[in-house]
Amino acid sequence: MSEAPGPETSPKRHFIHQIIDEHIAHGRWGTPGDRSVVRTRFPPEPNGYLHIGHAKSITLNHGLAVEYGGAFILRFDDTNPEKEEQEFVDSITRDVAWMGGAWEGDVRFASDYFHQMYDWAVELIRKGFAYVDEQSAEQIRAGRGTLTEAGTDSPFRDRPVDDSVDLFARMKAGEFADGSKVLRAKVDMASPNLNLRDPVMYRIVNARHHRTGDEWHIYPMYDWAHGLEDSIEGITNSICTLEFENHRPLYDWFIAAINDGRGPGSEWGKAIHHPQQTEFARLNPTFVITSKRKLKQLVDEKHVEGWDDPRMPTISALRRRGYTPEAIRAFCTEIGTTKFNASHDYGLLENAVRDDLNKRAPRRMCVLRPLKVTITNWGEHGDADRVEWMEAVNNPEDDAAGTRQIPFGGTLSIERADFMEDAPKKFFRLKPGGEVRLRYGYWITCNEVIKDGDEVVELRCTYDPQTRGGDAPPPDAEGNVRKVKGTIHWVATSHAVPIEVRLYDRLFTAERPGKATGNPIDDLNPESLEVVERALLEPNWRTTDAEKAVGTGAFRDGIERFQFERLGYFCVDEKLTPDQAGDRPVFNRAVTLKDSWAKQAGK
RNA sequence: AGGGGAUUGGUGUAAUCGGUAGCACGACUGAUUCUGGUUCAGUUAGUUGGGGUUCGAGUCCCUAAUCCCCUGCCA
Repeated sequence: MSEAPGPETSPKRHFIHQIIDEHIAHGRWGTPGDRSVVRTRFPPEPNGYLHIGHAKSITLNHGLAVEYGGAFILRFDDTNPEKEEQEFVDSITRDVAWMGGAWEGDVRFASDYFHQMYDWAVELIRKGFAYVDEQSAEQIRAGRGTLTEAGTDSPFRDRPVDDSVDLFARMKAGEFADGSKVLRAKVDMASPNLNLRDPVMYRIVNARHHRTGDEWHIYPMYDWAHGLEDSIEGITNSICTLEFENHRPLYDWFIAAINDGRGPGSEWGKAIHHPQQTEFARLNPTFVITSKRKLKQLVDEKHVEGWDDPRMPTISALRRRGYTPEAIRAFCTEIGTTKFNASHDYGLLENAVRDDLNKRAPRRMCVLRPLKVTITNWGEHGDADRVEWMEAVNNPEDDAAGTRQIPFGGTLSIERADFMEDAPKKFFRLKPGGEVRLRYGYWITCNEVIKDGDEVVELRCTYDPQTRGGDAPPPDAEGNVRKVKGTIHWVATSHAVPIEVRLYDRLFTAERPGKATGNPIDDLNPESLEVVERALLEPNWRTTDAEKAVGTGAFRDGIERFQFERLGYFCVDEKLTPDQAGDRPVFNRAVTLKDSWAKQAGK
């Protein structure tokens, strides 16, 4: 279980708020004005991994419950034994908790309600609202008609009630083969809404269920089961995606059918709770696919390393990637809740991640592609082998995060990309004859470029002892202050820790993967992963107690995340980082920093 | 003989009873900066089309267009 969400999910009023506000004002669920009656749920089917689209649903449903002071429930809609597995129950439970979707009480399962659903189904048969149909699946399909033509009644539609009750009981007892009979609701075969043309309520499936085992031989269909699950749990607002809009009349019909004839003194008992179904548009990010089938193809064909490969849009992948649940929720809130089939700029998610991590991630210095820098005058101002410890700010956004010590010596490593032999005018970093600040270190001037063929292999530089800590030197006799335009990151080679860094980029190069050819594989980004096997990280990189104490670096999921200065946000990969000392930890790049130089250089 | 839903700058999203079309992201300027980050200031750009009602329409009426969903014993 996790804590309540932070202010990032603070309400942004949308149409569902308005619906709920009205219900509360009119007292639809109880005393007018009582906001705490609001109950929502997240009802995943345990047949796969959760993805970013589900995050929107979790954020919405959980957020509403929190905002109104009501309750949020996690319920598995496990009505199909052939597709569902315990493994998915476990991963989904973990993901919802990680997302901050704290639920009330125990996790619920639709399968726990099977007996109650069965009793209600018998009640519907007795009331003349349902019948056992012995037609084949093909016959039922043919009898349903088409979009423009009415369907035809099943020959079993008007069979005696007792026949249906008896057959239904025997279906339940396991007397019949899969597919040989179904229980159908008697609604309207001529309805323009196909969902109302005598929908199937139960089918025979002689399969082992991951929770109920061999107890059942019949399983309820979504339309029959879902509203009942909501009703049993006292859900007030059953929120789902747009494609279920056409199902709402059926959702309401089933509950109305159960309530038909119920009331004070009725043989059937009291009326049952009738939730309000409301539909919203699903999340639709650019550069992402969420189709379960296509994601599976990526895994099966080894285009990615698994369901939690940090390039995948699954929650478990985003977690490994270093995204925070707070950022994901902020994104889901930011894009709003409407009925419009929108397209959501993936950059907005990346931005939410930057936004969150800029405030919270401790800073460290890491050199991805080292270039050797020798300080030629290091021995002129003290012992040539000495190491000076410099003070570096842990998080400029949060002074309370404190500082740390980083070593500086005569041999350093800087980023290859921070040096250019033939630099354009606006290149502010190191170039022959140029001066640059080593952040929290000294100012250095490049005097000599050592090359092996075309490759630059070493820079020989002098440092200015008056710039210790990176500060500007004192003004000269005329009062002029020397300035330097660029500041770059670095590590002392002797003390640096070698690490493996995985630079992830978007999995697809097309905004709508597969749009051009029909196959998303064609739009795969060949550069979505670059493994840097030996990057160099400053030695005292572990999150400090001071950082944890003030919130910076204290991520409640326990994942260590950092900003590697000037590079981006990274996290320790829990899965690939070995426990044994001596092996290189693996860091994943969540997202780069914004880079206005790259933008300008690309022009 | 179909039914249901939707349409506001490049993107997303607001606008109480019909009364100044606002916010965020992006893009572009500039300032600040020991991260080409952050922050700050500014610029850019919109009511799907056509009619109508009205002093006044994103909002009401008529009409057209476009997009999404629906013919599983999946959810």
